[in-house]
Amino acid sequence: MKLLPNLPLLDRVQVLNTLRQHYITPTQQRVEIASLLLTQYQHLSADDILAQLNQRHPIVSKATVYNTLNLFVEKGLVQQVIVDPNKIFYDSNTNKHYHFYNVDTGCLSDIEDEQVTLTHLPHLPEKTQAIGVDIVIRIRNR
Amino acid sequence: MKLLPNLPLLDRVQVLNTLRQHYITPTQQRVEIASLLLTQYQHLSADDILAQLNQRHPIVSKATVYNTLNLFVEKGLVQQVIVDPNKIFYDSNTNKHYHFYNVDTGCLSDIEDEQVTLTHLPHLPEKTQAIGVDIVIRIRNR
DNA sequence: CTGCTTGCAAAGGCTTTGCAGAACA
DNA sequence: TGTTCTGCAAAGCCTTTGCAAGCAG
Repeated sequence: MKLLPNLPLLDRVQVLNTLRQHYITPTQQRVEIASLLLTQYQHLSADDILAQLNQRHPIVSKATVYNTLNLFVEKGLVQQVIVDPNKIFYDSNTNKHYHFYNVDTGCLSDIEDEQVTLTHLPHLPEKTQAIGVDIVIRIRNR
Repeated sequence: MKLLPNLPLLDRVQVLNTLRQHYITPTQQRVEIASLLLTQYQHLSADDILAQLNQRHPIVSKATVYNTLNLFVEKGLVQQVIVDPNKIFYDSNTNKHYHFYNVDTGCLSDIEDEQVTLTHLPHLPEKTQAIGVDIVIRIRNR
């Protein structure tokens, strides 16, 4: 296992702190995966992450990518976005926001909270509580 | 292949007409699947449909259920609902509406259009057009 | 008859898991 | 040194596909 020579925008110390804040023991693989995701808000599948990290040298295995992403979700570091039956997207933007999903390109992009006004939410079913509201605007090329 | 002795609420003639209106050649299997879905608004996975139809006698094969559901989606008879990475739900309610998804029970239920007020939609990305807006309120048992 | 449909079994794609070796504290 | 983590390969799950037999018109 070789580390990438240089970390991106978010430096290693920041990534380490972020992981620790979420009670995630930082290992080299976890730092790499977190760095990729946290560099900027993006929507990557497990396979995207695997491909990007191993572009030069093998850095991380498929099993570890999946295990790590599940850990990150569990610890609230990233969110799953379910818009395509074939793959799960992992979203490092944990602010309240929504998504455009381009069915032609498979590209997912953010809609900021302020850009949508949602009023008049319905009553929840008995004995349930809301976890979150997902809004996906499906679009296609014109 | 044996047909079920009695069709549910929506009678066979209505189902046949509905299929024809959607330019779907009615076969015995398609009528069975459509009957199940169109009896009432419901959210079934391919596996649910397979299990329910074959409860007594083998009526339809797995391959045909999948092929038929894809055909129904293509022809606009039902809609896919993607909320769970493990399976696709097929929704026979084609009116404008939204969903509650109970992550504890895996149960999907409808929210009528009037119960949500959505204003102020964001600008679409360049050269794209909207296909639809999906809203899923994720809930859990309290 | 002729083309479309069905069903079986095999294949595919994404994700999870078992387990042995490696890393970490 | 004990625990946790990693990685390989195998297994699992849902869905699709190839192809021969069956059905519809």
